[in-house]
Amino acid sequence: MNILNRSFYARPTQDVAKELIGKKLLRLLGGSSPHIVSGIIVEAEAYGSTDDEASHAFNGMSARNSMMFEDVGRSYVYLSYGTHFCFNITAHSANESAGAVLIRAIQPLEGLSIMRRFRAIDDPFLIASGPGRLTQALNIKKNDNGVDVTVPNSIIVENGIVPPAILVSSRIGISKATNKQWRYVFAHWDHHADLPLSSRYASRSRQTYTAVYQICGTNS
DNA sequence: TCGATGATTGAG
DNA sequence: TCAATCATCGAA
Repeated sequence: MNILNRSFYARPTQDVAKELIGKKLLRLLGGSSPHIVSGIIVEAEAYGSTDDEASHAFNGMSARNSMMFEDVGRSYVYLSYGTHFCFNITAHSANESAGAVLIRAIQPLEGLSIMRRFRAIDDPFLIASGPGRLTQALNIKKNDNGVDVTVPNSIIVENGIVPPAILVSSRIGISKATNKQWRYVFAHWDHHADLPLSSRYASRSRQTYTAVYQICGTNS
């Protein structure tokens, strides 16, 4: 197997969020004959410790956010707006007390028909292009909180592909700490226009991109 | 206890 | 543009 090990998550949360772009998120459903549902992570956001006003960890540990203070490499699932679950993976460096990466979107890879059933929609671009859509497509609920994603489990993260480029912007749907540029989006490189194109499987947003990491695009 | 508040989505 | 919807959390 090529599951990402715990040390991958034991680094600054922003670094982990950025490097999760292109990795493969797997969901194992069922018991005796489990179905595999998976996708490439195309959008993620970093949420920091007690110094990040937008983070659930800002006011210290509570019943809801306790996973953010536990070992890194575990799932942190919570209910948002009373209707949608959001899926995070805990990650922070040794000198931080908490942190997590919100997985906002994946490009469907395996088990598309299963995801379509959970989502009750056909359009692949709408299957998991948003944190609430993603958890619905993967059937991740509150009881999936605390899963260790670094060992064979119902949720794991494996090596995937190297993104041609990664776009950076401020985080979506927050009112505090909007200056932090901690949202990362998988991007292709348009060689004709010499521009990065954000993945169509990422959530549609009007955030302006403030930086581009070009991984292996060719300059002319 | 009680009221305010979202790391959102889908319909109109 | 806007309502739906409810667990969580801090204040009372």
